[in-house]
Amino acid sequence: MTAALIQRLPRSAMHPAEKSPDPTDTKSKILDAAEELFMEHGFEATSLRLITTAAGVNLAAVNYHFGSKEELFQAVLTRRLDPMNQDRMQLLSAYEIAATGKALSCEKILAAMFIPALKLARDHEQGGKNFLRLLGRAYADPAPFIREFLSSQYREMIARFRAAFSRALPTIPREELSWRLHFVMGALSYTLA
Amino acid sequence: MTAALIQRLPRSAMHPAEKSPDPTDTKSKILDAAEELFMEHGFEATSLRLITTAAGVNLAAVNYHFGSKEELFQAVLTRRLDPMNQDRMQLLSAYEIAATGKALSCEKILAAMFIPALKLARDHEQGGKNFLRLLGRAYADPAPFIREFLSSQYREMIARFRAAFSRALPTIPREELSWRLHFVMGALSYTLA
DNA sequence: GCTCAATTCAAACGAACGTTTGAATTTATC
DNA sequence: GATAAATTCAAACGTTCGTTTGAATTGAGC
Repeated sequence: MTAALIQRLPRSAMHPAEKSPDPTDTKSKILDAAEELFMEHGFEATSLRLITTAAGVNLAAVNYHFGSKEELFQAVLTRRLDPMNQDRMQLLSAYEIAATGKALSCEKILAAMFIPALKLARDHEQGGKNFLRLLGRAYADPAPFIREFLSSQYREMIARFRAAFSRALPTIPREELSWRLHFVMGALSYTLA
Repeated sequence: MTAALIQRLPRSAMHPAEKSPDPTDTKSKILDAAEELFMEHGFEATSLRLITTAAGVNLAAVNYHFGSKEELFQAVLTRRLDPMNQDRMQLLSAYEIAATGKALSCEKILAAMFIPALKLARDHEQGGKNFLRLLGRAYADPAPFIREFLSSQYREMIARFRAAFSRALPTIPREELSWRLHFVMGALSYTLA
């Protein structure tokens, strides 16, 4: 574990700014194959040998480019989840600016949550739906590292939307708001998946 | 696989009629521990060594009493699912007899589906809720043997309820009925879990 | 008390897993 | 074209898994 962090890693992992979404390089081939296989069989039942064979790359490429199987899974989720959540927050900001100080309606807030998810479901021909199914599975997965990763990925966006809802519905206590928010998130994922 | 079927098995496995729900014997101790651990970590991530250690029995006891890990998982599901589905069909029959030839209302049919599930959720102090969470997880599990087993377990009950719905709502096409039925089953499991 | 089947046990099996290694190969920089 | 870093590769590592084995233990029937 500690040795893995000191060990050699690809250059791309050293720079926070990703450079190449080239769909033909090893990293993208692994991500594509892993996304499909994780969705089909789940995290535990999908071996790295299955992924690397499907991707047409060497077995060691996963640990070289991603560090571990868990980090590969997180990278699969991040690749699409991060842009989607950024879109959500950007859309929410646009609505708030357009409202010029007035409180946002619940419909607008919900629209800012749903539209980027629906866009993801329709944009990519195959990838989008597959990813949403994978996300739905990940929500129900009992593995602790998956739950912790998802909650950390959503934390900032959840906070932004909770604040927006708090302004839109000042009468509802905060605890119940975050409860309802998580419920909406879960229902959305489950329905799309 | 073939050798496992020829090999020695406990006497209880030879007789279709189960005899002893003694909660202190090895078989029950394994089922209890497996139910809790499968719910907590899922099927793939739960090892037989973890189960047998928690149950306080020898590792080989699982293969002796159940044959394999998959069959143990099916036994865990069957133990509670089978009585629940029998209750459902029995309740439906009671309603149909009480209706004396008239078509059953949708509310009655749905009640025959929900009441046994709610009873299971409340009867056992700890076991019931744990089992329903496990069942909800099993519904979402991608493992093919789990999906096939569940669909075979539900087949008879689903057929009975589809027929009842078909009499209650003659205008709706059959295909859509079974579709809605599966949806209701999934939503019920997901909500209770 | 003997017998034989049922059950439990410690130990090992082969397979598959995630990961690591060190050399070979490719790629970029001069 | 030489040098050095980045990447790929075949092979192996150690661990854990589900399963099997054969002997030891238990328990019921005579």
